[in-house]
Amino acid sequence: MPELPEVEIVKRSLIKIVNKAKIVDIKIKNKNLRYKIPVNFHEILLNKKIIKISRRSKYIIIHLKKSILLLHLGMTGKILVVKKKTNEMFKTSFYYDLNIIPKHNHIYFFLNNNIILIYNDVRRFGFFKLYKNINEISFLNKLGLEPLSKNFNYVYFKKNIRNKKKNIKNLLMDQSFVSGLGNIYVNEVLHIAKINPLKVSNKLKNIEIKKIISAIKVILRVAILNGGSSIRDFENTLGKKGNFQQLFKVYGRENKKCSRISCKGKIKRILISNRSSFFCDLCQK
DNA sequence: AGGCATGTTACAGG
DNA sequence: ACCTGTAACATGCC
Repeated sequence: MPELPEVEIVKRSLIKIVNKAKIVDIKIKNKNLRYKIPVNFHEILLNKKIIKISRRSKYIIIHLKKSILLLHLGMTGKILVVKKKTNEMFKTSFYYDLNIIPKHNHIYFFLNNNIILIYNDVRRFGFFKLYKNINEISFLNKLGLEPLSKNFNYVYFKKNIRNKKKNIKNLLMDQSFVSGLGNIYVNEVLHIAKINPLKVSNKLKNIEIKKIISAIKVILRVAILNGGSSIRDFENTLGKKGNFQQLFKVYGRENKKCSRISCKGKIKRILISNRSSFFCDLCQK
């Protein structure tokens, strides 16, 4: 379930594990990901050192000497990390989804530090793409602001919703407005901010805008912190479930009582642009 | 059996 | 131009 926090966690894990390592071998089991793995994949990547790993929105940018490897995890992409000596395996992504099926291991990267990175993706919506340099990745510039950046603030929000008649849920899902939020976190954000997902964006009161921005920053930070700590647990105790899902206050809780203390409302599920939207019928007006 | 699922993209139509 | 809905991608779960 990779939205911004999960991708950030994967990125941080990768930095710890593989930064400065060199790719010494690659095995491709299945090149048919969302985009076909290019024929020059080996040629470009073999014997290249990983210099830096960064993130923009839900994209992981792996900087190599003279090239860039861009990774998107799609819906079900995972990076598995295997320590060659011990055969000990742990994931860098989502600890509550422990069903790793080897037949979905599509690409193996062998590094010169006895680590093997495995790209596993059940639905194959994720992808790798190669670029010569970061400026070549033009679509990254078309993405909206990072939600955790200082620029993503009241002034930006207010300025950009002036003529926006689309509902607030779709606005927050719009990656050209703010990039990195997905369906789950948008649901959670609107619940924290007590805003109905169908509320028209330019009808939002100033105080509501401030609540939304604050909710976005808080929940993303909490999710990153929580995921980060759970990853450490995971390395030691494969099979132990974390508590990340418990953080979800509305997502997937149709017909349950609103989790807000002192609210007697009930969680409703509706479709907005064909995506499941959960909200409390009492406190999210 | 059919509906649903975290993401992105293209296209059709209002 | 903006916005919404639909479908596509591939697989698994209930």
